[in-house]
Amino acid sequence: MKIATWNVNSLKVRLPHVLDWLAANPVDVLCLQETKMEDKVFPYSELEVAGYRAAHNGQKTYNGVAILARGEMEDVRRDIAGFADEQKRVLAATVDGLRIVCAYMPNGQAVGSDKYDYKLRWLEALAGCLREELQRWPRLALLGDYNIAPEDRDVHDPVAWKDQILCSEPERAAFRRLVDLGLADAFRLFEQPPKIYSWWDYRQMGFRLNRGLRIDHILLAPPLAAACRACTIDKAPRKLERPSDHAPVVAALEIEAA
DNA sequence: ATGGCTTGAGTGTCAAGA
Repeated sequence: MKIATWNVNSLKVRLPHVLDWLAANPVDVLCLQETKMEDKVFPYSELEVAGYRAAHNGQKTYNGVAILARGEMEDVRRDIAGFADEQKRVLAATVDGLRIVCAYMPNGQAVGSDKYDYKLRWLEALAGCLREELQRWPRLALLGDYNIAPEDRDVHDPVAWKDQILCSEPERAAFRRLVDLGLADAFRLFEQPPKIYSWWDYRQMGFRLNRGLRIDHILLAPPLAAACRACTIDKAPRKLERPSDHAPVVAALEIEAA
């Protein structure tokens, strides 16, 4: 089976891209971030026509996460247990025996800002919540927009980005704490070409010049990491008219969908 | 250059993203 994640930067604008992408890439699970809509206007019926059930944890204007799946979804949970947060950034569901956790991690704005503090607190709370989820569901995958480039090789210009937001050492340490829960970065399980990114700035021809960052990730618990056969980033949708600034990340698992 | 695009809000222009 295949599982994927994509920050769509407004599902209202990007729904045609999502439907086209699913038609060409019929993954079993697709996690979306930045839907930027309330649950009552979520396009359930359009996705159902495409063969996908959906769960959504949305809000107006900002944030919003969804899980699309061909199979049935059970034990749907919203947000981070025990962490008071008005921002809709987390959604989890069990699909085909896999625990899928979809996360839109805070951007942080600038190192040292209030939003940066929120980002670090949020990441700590997520790690605590995941520790418990992993005990109940060992077959867990954490997919989403992490807003963290884990290493310098995930950054087009590591010197310019050094200690900047998305690349600072406390953020990278928070990423490693997620890995230390036993999760593996699916992309790094394999030999990869250099200069592969998942996000490019809209400005200054960022995409054409491949000035990007790899900030969207799929982390896999041990049973899933052992079953992972490939992890790729699909740049094709980034080349379309009015694209999202993020590209989808896909992991192929040697597990039959139930 | 605290900018450069894009989106959503809402109708002039700003917040937020990364």
